[in-house]
Amino acid sequence: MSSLRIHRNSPGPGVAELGMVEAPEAGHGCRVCLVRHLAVCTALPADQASALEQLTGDTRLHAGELLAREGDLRRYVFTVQTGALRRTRTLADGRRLVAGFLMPGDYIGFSSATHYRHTIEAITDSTLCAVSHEGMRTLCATYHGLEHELMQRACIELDATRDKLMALARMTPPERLAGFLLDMVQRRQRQGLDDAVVALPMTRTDIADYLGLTIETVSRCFTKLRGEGLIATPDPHTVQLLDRKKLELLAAAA
Amino acid sequence: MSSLRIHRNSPGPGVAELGMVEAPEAGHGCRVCLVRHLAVCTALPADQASALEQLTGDTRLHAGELLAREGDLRRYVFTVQTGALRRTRTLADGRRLVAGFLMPGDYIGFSSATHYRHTIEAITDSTLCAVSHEGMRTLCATYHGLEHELMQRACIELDATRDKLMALARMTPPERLAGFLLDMVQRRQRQGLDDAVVALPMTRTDIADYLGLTIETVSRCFTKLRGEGLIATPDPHTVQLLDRKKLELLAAAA
DNA sequence: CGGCGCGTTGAACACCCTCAAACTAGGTGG
DNA sequence: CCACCTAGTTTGAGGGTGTTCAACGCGCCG
Repeated sequence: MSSLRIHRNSPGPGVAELGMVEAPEAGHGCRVCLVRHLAVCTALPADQASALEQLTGDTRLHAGELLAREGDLRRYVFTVQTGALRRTRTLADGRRLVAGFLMPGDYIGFSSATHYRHTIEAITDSTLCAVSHEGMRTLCATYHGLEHELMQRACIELDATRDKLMALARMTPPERLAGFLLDMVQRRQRQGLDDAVVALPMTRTDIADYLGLTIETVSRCFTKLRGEGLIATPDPHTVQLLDRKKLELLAAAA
Repeated sequence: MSSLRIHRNSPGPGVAELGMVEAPEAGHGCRVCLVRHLAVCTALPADQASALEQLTGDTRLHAGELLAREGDLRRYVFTVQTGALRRTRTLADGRRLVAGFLMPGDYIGFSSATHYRHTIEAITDSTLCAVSHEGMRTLCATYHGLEHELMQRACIELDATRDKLMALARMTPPERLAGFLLDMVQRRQRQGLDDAVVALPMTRTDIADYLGLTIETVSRCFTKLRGEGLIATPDPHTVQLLDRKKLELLAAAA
């Protein structure tokens, strides 16, 4: 099905049936996880890192590779460590939706379905931490703080998704783009990165399918925001936020 | 703030500070709850109904009354017992979104925010079961099955909200309406009601703001579906599904 | 060089929105 | 009983906005 590749550092129970298991990755471990402060694992006591490590495996994807295909059986949940992925769905006639972009610290696994409802593919080379559903159940049963943390995050994601409804239903194209850029910069800040410049790893097509527009309209909106001095685009995948106040006004439709 | 009115059957701890508490309602209790099989409370053991009753209070709203206003402090979670409500957000310039309709069995409380992000108002006379956040924490700490059930429902709602993204971003007006009607009939089935006729308690304006359209476009879509023999509308608030297969094809864009 | 993927820009069109009016149903009061 | 009002829905006509179609520019790579 998917081109899933797993690097494991220690062969733990519950994930032994994984296909394509490769040699362990030197230097890997939850104790040195770069996104631990962002990930759901923060809910676990620090001295339980080794318990966690026994259940986790790394997944590495190159740009363009699939983590999952719509309809695949869901067997693992993931935390994005590095890179960027997109969650997409495509209709029979080709209409496509990008339901979201997945960045370091994001959790992939909030769904009630047994099978994937979206295709998830790497935009850039990415690494993820994988835990089987059984492993997750075990962890939740042992550490109730984890289930609570998951609940908290599911609510955050629900709030964010409801915000997107407003954008798609009632916001104009420039307003949607402004909101998108501010979202992206906020995620950078979460990672402790510079907040004046945004790197957009995705293509204009991805942005269009995310904002419910066409690539032409997205391109024209970039041009418009640039013309108004709100942003600068040294290259198509780099955006500088020149006037954040106005962008926020635009995005909030105040 | 809101015109919240609480009927209590037994003065339990944790909700005593409620304003506008009225006389207890005869015959009320979790044991006779009409939506218990639909509600999150299914996760609690049946013999614990009395423990639950001590924490719950009834809220009754007349059509048009508010359960909460955007920005209000969130102090309770609710389960809809009867009636119908809408969850809305309005921009400064009047653009409105109906983020969802709340029907019997629905849980109101999946949010990470301390304050309401939407206004919630009764479309028809409605009754809800209210539990304070503290009460909910107590219950979750005692019955882990409840937290798990909540998690499950949060995931279901997340899946449904993501589906709505696709509708708003890429579906045509008739497709959105077909999907909406099928959603509504599915909720009726959940309550064990007739599945050939749908009652639409909300106005065309509500539907329009839910589907990201104007009332005129919604009205024209009704006319179109009627003209194609897919539905009949004896009156504006009653819809018969004449050709469910075609409606499903339309809604799925197959 | 030539091909390709991606982004931008221009022109014409189509669709939904805006504006306007008619119609219905329900409620009030003369 | 009818006039009158209001709220909600439907239908029509015209205009605006995003889409569609097309062309061009750019960087990359064989």
